[in-house]
Amino acid sequence: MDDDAGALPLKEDFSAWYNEILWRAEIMDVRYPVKGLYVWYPYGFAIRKFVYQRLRDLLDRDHQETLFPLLIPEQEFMKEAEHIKGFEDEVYWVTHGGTTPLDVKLALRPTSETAIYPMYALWVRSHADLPMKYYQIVNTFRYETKQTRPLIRLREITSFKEAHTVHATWEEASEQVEEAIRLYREFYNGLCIPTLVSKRPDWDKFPGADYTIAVDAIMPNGKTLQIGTVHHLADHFSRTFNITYEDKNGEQKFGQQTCYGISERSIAALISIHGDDKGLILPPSVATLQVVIVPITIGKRHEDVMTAARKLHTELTAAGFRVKLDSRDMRPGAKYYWWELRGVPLRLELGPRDLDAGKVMAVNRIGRKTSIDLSTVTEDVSRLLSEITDALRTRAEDHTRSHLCCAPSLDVLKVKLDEGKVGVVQWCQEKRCADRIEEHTNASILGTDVRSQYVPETEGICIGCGNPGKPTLVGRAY
RNA sequence: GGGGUAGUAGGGUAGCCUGGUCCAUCCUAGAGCGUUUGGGACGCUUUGACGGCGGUUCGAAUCCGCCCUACCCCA
Repeated sequence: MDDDAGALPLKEDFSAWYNEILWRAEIMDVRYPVKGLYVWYPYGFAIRKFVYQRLRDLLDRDHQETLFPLLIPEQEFMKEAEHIKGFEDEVYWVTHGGTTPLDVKLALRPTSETAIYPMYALWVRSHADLPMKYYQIVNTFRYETKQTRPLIRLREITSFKEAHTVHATWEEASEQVEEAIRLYREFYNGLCIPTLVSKRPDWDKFPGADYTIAVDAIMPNGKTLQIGTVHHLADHFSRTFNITYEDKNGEQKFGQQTCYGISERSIAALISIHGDDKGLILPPSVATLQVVIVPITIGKRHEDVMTAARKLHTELTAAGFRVKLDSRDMRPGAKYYWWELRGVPLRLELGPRDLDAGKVMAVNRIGRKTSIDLSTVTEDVSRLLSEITDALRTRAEDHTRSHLCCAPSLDVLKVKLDEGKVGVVQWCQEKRCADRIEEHTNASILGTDVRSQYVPETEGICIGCGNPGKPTLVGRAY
């Protein structure tokens, strides 16, 4: 090897790999001169667009998209006591209009409850208005004090998808929580990202919620990343913001609410979980380009090959694939590396030899080569792309399964966590034991009521105190 | 929350302690020309920088102050 200069850091050095791939694959430029704010490159933005379109498609089944303002007046923001406590250290305030101090400070939304609910109070009139299910995709601002990290811990979350629903009863809201979880699972399944769903402990729930269900993914280094949350708000906010409806008997009642959201952490997980030492690997469903055609042009056959490549491009585009014909004046090998870094799932190599045989060489991003007939190329490409999807899903599931470890004691748990695993333990749900577990292992209780095909629903005794416990996830979280 | 290290061209570095020719070097960077082309081609020409603001000085990448940003480690 005299030339490995183009290589990425190995993925096992995850932090370095992650930082490097973001700019090498042109996802984000981290050089914007404000802490915690980053710039999307067009290529990364296109990935974001496809990912969010999938989420929109899912939500649009029975939600409606809307848009609320970025600025929230101080008195609205300050209405819900618990909510304030949870966010007050992280809020950016607009205090001036030009040089004039504002009479009423305006908060840049760290989340939108207090922007949305005053309007819900106006909109919700009768039981016939319920359930109300709206969502918006917006940027939010949080003055993070911990170390910021692109796509993972940001001061401007550029794409927070948040849904806010109102229901007549607590039970209906509760059912909506379950519906949201199903929806998120379907979303992440489409991205081939395995998820762990659990109920956050009380001290870690959303400020102002009855309870919080969270969706976590296991990153390559074994740390967990929260990639979605669903909150049952009960009537905490509706009492504060006076969201009432008239029921069938003519009585005024408070609405029961839920809210749930996903941020660009979904894209951090997508990149991290599927990528390898060569670069990104994008599942076909969200790949900016699903197929790249690399013509192998030599001497006199140049025009023949280019003509055939253009025809192939037209044919595949007409069939609905996102295809690019790479006709740049570069050596074919350089193009291979280029597109591998950018995660294009399928490459078609077309040269004179293939052309004579009526074939084209298909190479998938995981390294499998097959020669396919030009006459059946549309069906074959479709088949190969779904093979890639299946392979990515299986691989990611294997990773998740192999990183979950049952731990019967605190010491075993610590060892497993240090090995980069996520622990499944029994816990009695007392704060005192949680503190012991967290202190002993330098990790966090992620949650109970684990809904995962990877975690058995066993009964056992708490590893902190020996009393009856419930299966609980413990991990080192981002 | 606490601590540490760093910022020089597209990327990577040297120079800084001890201020001094308009300032070096490497590359997969950019621009241009030519020869090439089944896994990162080669040759030649060329462009371009001292994180920001202020101070000291005849003179600052270098010394002083403040700020910004990044990365790493430990609660």
